[in-house]
Amino acid sequence: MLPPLVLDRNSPVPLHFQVSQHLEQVITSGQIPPGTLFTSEIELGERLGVSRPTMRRAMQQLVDKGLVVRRRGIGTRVVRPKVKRPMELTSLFDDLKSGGQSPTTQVLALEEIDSDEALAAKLEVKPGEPVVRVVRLRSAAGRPIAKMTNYLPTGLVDFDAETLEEQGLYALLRARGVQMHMATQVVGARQATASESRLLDEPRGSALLTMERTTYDDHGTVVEYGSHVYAASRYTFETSLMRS
Amino acid sequence: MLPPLVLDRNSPVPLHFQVSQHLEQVITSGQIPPGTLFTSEIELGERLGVSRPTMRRAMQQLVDKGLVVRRRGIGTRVVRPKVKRPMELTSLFDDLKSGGQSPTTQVLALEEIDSDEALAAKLEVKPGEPVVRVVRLRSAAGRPIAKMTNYLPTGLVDFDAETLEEQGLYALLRARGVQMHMATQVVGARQATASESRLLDEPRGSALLTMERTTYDDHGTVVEYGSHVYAASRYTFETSLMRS
DNA sequence: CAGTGGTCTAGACCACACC
DNA sequence: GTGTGGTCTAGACCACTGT
Repeated sequence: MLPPLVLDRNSPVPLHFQVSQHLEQVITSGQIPPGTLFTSEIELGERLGVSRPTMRRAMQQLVDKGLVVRRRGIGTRVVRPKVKRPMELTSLFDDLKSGGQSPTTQVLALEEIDSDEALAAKLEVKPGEPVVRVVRLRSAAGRPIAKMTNYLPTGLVDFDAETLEEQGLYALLRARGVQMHMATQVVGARQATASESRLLDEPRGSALLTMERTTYDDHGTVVEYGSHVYAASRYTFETSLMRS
Repeated sequence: MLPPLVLDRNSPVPLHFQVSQHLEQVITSGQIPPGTLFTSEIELGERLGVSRPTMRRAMQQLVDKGLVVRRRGIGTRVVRPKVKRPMELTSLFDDLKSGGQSPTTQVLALEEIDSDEALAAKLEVKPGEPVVRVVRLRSAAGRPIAKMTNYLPTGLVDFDAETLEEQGLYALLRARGVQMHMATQVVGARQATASESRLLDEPRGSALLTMERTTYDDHGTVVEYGSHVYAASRYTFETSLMRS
């Protein structure tokens, strides 16, 4: 029923993760169709050569990803995939890229400025402290789709506009070892101003999606604050929510 | 350092949950300020009289809620609370209510209709099958804030308009034993139509936030499909995202 | 070095669903 | 009953951090 799996017990990758990765691949590749009842975790653990707690941990990760449901007395069942992935801790650049589109970026500004009171509060730095301001125009399929304004602590920025046009801000931060861990977002809407209409190639007064996001690393330090506007006629946010 | 906790080992509530609930209460009440280093999980477990795996499980739940961060070799540290709650599996009614506002609801329609092809696909029923359509106007602080259109399988609806104006759709479903487990949402924006402007007491052409949501129970069955519009000048969605 | 959290194991008892 | 997942325990080894 299940393709064999060879575990590498000397790998730094935890066993439970190796197991769940394997099962996830098996499920998403369609080798086990939705509705199928899994072999019990006990037998599965024996077959793979891991203990029951380890097996359970792997299973729990599949539950968290919405790939299976478990019911006491019944078993573990593969569900039809319903989860939409986006609006995670990824950037618009990543979203478009993995969506098959070809995003391009134009850096409109990349400069150091002195933070005013409001901005300093957002970034949790001292008022007046210099921060970096980045303004970018993101396009997909040849049309502008979003104007993105980001503010970052000066220490995190050591790239130039050219690099930024190729890689996406989040990818660059990650490559520099920044571990983004959490973000809070506020999504709203408003009408486009005249300049926004021109920039995004939209009719005057058309609706824009707005998003403000503050991103933190795993110490709780602010990594970035962004204020973005999207052409609502061509972009939406998709999310999945799971009960706790 | 920690207030004492008496565990009820005969309670159906799992020990790990009793522990994590207690610790969460201690943290959110401010008895342990942000930045504090916790006692080690071993000593904490001994003190509370639970095994280390149980203690770890309780701790992990605090991590999942973004209340603490754990670092190997260092310890467990309380972080400043950053998580915003809403946009979970709750309804606008619940959101407003817990936000201290006093929401009111006006039921504009509550009727059984025959589903067309598109709607049947959304609800995963046979085309032509009757479904229930609910249209409501939600107000807060005396002003309209959202027009909400929902479609549900006929079997789930046994309430009347009056009940619906008092309780909120999600609360009613929950009270009837429906276990909502997952939802997928698409958030967008567009300009208000003439009738929407009138209904929501907004200027013509103003921006609306739109949200389409499909909710599933834990079997993966569709519970509800909703298409809502919000007056963007008075409502936003707030979310927290955590790196898996 | 000592202390922390991260991983893994072996075994036990329980609640629940189905036969 | 039998088999499932849910909970809990006791103990072990490891990787990492600070001194």
